[in-house]
Amino acid sequence: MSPLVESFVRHFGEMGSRWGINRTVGQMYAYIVLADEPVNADELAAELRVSRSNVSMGLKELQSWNLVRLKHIPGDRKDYFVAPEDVWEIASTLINERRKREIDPTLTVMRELLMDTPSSAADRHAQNRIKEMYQLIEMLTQWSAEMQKLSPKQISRMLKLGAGVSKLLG
Amino acid sequence: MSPLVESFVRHFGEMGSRWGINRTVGQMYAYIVLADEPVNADELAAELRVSRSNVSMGLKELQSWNLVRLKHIPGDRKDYFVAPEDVWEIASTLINERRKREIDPTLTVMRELLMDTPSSAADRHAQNRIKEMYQLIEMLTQWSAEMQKLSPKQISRMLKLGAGVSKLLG
DNA sequence: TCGTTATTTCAGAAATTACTGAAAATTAAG
DNA sequence: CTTAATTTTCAGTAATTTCTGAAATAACGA
Repeated sequence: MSPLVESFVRHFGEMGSRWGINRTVGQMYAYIVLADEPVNADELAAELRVSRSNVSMGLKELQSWNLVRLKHIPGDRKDYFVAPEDVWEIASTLINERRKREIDPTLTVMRELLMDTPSSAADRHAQNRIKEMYQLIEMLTQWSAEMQKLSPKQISRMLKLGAGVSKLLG
Repeated sequence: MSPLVESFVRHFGEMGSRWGINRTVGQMYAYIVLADEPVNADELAAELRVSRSNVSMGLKELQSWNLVRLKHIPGDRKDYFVAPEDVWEIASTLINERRKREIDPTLTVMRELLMDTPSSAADRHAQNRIKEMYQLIEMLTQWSAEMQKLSPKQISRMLKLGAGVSKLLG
């Protein structure tokens, strides 16, 4: 692993551990993303100096997140993995998976709590706050879903426009 | 704690632990956000059944994230805490703090790696990937910064418009 | 089929993170 | 200044998460 790749991999390991992802899985993904050809499990174990079994578990996790795709190489029995070419696709996958695992269940819980009959003034206040949060999260979620229907090019254009749109709307 | 509040607090404890935040701190914040009056440390310790010292550390963390504000109550020596009234402000704070702690350092590392002279074809490929990610992250960051300058009302309007803006731009 | 190569599983060990109780420090009132 | 109330610190412990090696399973070709 070149120093350049190693720095990046190290950094993403640290960052990963601040999110739900563990250090090794973060490093594995960073390595796969930067690689210019498909990567196999033995290579990951050797380069990152972790056990083969750890790599196996990490790859399973990355696959469950749809962040890597299995790619077979003719004449080679090993499994090889690649990350999507398009960084927008990676971002999009991350957003979708986090929504599925975190946002959706949260919205469900909130929706249920909003159905309950409040049993005190404090409960009524709590429900109000939950409602505000619910509406905020739902709005952001719907916006992001709509954006994802656009092409990366279109999304770029919109984002670059930024708050400028506000003026455009008068 | 009413069943309603307890469900919410429980859920946010679980969710918090999927992000960098630990379960107890997540629960503490959920409790403070829903409370209809300022909350003190003893109340948190009692309601969440954790030690007073744990609460103290958790509150320090929430303060370092700017997610709670200290509020004194006349005639009471205890420290009381509140969360911002406006949920947009909470979201905004979360975004800003995460940017400071995670995005900015990441962009710095990437910028440095892009300055390096690649020492192989693989390195050149890696640099390209890093560049793509850099540009994507920067674009999203700038967009979010611009949006935050608008009022919550304006942001709402824009988000509700969603991809509709795309047509508007032709 | 058998033998070889590759991957997965999983119980226990190692590492990390969270939590507690006791003591120290801080704060404010008298 | 003294005392009492409150908060913080921190060393040790508990709980959780991550990682490993060994064994099991699967995949394939001869």
